[in-house]
Amino acid sequence: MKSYKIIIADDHKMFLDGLLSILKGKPEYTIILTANTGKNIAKYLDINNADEPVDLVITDVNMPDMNGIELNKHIKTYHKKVKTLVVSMLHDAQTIQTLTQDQVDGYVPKNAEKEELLKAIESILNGDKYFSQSIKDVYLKGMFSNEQNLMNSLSKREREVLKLIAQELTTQEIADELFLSKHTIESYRKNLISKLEVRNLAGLTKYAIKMGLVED
Amino acid sequence: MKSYKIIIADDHKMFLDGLLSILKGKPEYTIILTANTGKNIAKYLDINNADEPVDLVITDVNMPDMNGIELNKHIKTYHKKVKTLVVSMLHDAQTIQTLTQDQVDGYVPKNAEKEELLKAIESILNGDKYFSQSIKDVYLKGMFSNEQNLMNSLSKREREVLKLIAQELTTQEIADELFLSKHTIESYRKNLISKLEVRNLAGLTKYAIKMGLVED
DNA sequence: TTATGCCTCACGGAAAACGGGGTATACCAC
DNA sequence: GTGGTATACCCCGTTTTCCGTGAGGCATAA
Repeated sequence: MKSYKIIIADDHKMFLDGLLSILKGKPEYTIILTANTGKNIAKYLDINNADEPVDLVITDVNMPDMNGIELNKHIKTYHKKVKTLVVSMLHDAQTIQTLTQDQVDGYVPKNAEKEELLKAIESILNGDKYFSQSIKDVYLKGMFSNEQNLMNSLSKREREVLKLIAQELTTQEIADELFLSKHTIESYRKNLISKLEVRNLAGLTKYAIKMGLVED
Repeated sequence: MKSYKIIIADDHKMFLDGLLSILKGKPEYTIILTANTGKNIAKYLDINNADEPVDLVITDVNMPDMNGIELNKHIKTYHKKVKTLVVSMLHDAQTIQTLTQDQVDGYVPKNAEKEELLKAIESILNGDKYFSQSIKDVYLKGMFSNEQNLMNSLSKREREVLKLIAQELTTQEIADELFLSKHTIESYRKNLISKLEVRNLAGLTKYAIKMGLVED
């Protein structure tokens, strides 16, 4: 009888225990490796996957060293036949979008029932994709949200200026930084305020933070 | 043989499974209830705790309806003999401080080894407190951080003005809102920029967000 | 080829922010 | 009762933001 080879990456030990206890009772699945960072998984695959192909990697998003997003990208670049399932508590549209663009095979939130997790694993090993309803909801909501649309309507230069504004630089300093005229930066600021429908610098700053252009 | 009565609250099903599988092998612990929100736990205790006292409640912080902070407060107010242990991935100093002020008995991060979790449970049931080293680190770092000190150095009025500034109101609008002179608000803004060691509105806005004075 | 969008720069004027003072009352603690 | 702090207010001068408008170059897509 064939048993699928599965690898799990999660830096939450207790969660790992939970996953293991769920999959322990299933002889059709063999956990061949667990790790608390993507780096070890990537290394393992680079060395061993050619000889002993892995069927599925289950991974968290937030991990030290190499997170789930990078791990997924690595796998889909260098080990295309290995399926990936993300299990995470994070639900921001940006992350989900990045993962789907990188050909992730599934995404299940950590608060899902174990039945759903098993269903996801089964589907993916069957060659299908599996995304929980809540993930699809977040994704769609994110894609059609004002913020995202507005963000996409900004040019690269505008984003750059916005970032520097939120970093507390004055117009003159931004101009120096980008080797542009002060007037140019003023134009960008104006356009940003107009495009993003905010009232002033405070609004721009909040927006930049929301979009993750600056920390805090 | 006495078996301690334990209740667990966590809205992450898989994590719950992990915890259960860890505690299943221990006959000295009996899980009498699990829930995905604090509300149910609080209700249960209000009704049954007098007849059948519970020894320990293990709870996550982030939960719908009633979170771990509120649950802990409820328990420590109305069921003082029930011990509480928080197990969460959240590590912000503010949360930890609130919990300790509310007499929580322990705090362990979710990425802890299960040995540490068992040690924490044992210590707490023994009447001791248990906080993981990483939690203590965050707490201390938070208490001695510039941000927290600066925040505490602000008066109520200053916080109020800061909040309105971050909400994109102009000086004049804030003055109208608080029935104060425009000059007064200008003074407050000046003092805030000086006290918080930022350069301009953008800095104030970022600070207000970091301190949770405004959403986003 | 026109059109569209982006990037760049500019002028002018009103409004607001910024920086550095100062005054005054009240309350609380030492 | 002196010092510290929170509160509230004021003046002045400079800088920056905010807002409208316009315009040239440049790439690319219709």
